[in-house]
Amino acid sequence: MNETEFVKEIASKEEAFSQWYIDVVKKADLADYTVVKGCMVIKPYGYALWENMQHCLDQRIKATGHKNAYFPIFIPESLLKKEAEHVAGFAPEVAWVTQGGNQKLEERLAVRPTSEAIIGSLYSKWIHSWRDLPILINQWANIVRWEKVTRPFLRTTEFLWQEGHTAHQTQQEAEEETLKILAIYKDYIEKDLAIPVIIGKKSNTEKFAGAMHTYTLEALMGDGKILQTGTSHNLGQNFAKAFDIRFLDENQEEQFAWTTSWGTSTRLVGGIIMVHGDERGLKLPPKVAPLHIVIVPIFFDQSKQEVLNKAQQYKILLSEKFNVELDDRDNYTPGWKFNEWEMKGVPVRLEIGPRDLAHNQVVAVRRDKGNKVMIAESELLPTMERWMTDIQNNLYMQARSRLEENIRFCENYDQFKEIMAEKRGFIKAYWCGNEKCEEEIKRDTKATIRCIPLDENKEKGKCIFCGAESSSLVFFGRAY
RNA sequence: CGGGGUGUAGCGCAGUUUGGCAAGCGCACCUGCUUUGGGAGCAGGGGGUCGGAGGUUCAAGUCCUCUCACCCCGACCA
Repeated sequence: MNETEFVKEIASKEEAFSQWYIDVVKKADLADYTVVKGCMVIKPYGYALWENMQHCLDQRIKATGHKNAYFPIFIPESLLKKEAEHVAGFAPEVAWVTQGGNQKLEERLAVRPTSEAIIGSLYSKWIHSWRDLPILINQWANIVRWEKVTRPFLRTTEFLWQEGHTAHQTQQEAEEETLKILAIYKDYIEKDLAIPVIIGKKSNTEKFAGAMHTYTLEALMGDGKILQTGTSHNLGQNFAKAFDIRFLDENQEEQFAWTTSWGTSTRLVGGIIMVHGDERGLKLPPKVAPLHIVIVPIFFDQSKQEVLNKAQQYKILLSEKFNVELDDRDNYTPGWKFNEWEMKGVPVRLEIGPRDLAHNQVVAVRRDKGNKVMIAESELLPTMERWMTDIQNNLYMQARSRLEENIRFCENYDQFKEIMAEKRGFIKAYWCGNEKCEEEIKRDTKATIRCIPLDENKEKGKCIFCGAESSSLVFFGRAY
């Protein structure tokens, strides 16, 4: 059978990537548009995926001593304004509440675009002594940013995320926290979402508004563009000074606290789609897939009940370890179901019909491979356990080879432009550190500095734009 | 926010150029029978007032004005 004939409802990934993306979101039943501009509804299947993602990350956050809390969605304008660089950065995309009921508000309230301000104001109340530190809080919340161009999951007016906010006694502790979170994010995104990332530091122009510096995780998408999958900010004492977060240290001296903040969002769902998806639709890593196994019974008149009974037995057996669905709908043919579950990215499909019954076996198909394999009934559970691990690894390895193939070292600006125009991906090139060069490159190629690697580069080279000598070898790419 | 495009049944579209008397097609949906190992077949059936508002006209899906939404390409951002 012709590969492209499997699913006709999804645009070609090769030819129309953004349409393909939208189609997958809708056909896999992850989300839908609503009457509110830029606001999507996350449908049960998509939300189950998000819940699994939340769970994976939440465990890691808690295991490192952080606690969850919830802060208000409304932030008085006066608070938001306290950190100048911060408010300047967010002002263009803040939604304001100016009226409550029939009454105009004395002071307008921002619908949180991020919570540094409100949390900072409370930390100021809560922190008095070095004994109060560190304070390690995370919140799962919705965020509103008035975006001009929106796309499901990747950029929506309202989105869901987690944001961690911590305060520490020393600069070093805050820096350790920032890096610890970066490592947690990397572990989570690579191990659970099977998305390989490049980590590093943001350039000054790309860092978080108000931060001292920002660490980031950057991932390659199926169209060669780069998605920022998470950030971890060392806020220095900027916010502590703006929000008056002070404490008395062991020497009875008054100090400003050192704070951090860090976040990942529902945007990662978009990342999963764009990294793992193929012409047939979604492909979900088992660790976060809402459904691990779907069983499709093959009905014929005489054997129908027998097949169904067996399928139910398998479901019970496999449910010990996995989320399993038995698709016993009568009004769809097996072929139709195969396509639907493939679109939805379920890692493994089992087919069971009269022939299998006779041989005590099932037909099994991995979403990442596609070929049919016979498995003896007695081997089913252990095989599935092995497969899930394999699929998880395979998705990661495939994504990693694509990433590696798409990191190109470049020393010649014309070649740089050519690569960005044709292949995209990451370009590793020397940069002198001058914002002018960064800006010019962006204007010419739409590529920005995605990150500056953390490991010290000893070799010197020439800035890709101006030719000045530099030891800073950075990653460029076109970002989402 | 600039340039382009699209809004007609749940989805995908035709019809709009040249206004005209019954608003159509495919898929989906409902009923029945036959089917079911890669999106089943036949027969019958239900559903839209043409994105919204205003206007022109004997008559508007079709012409005019305004407006909204979505998509694509840019500028701005997680």
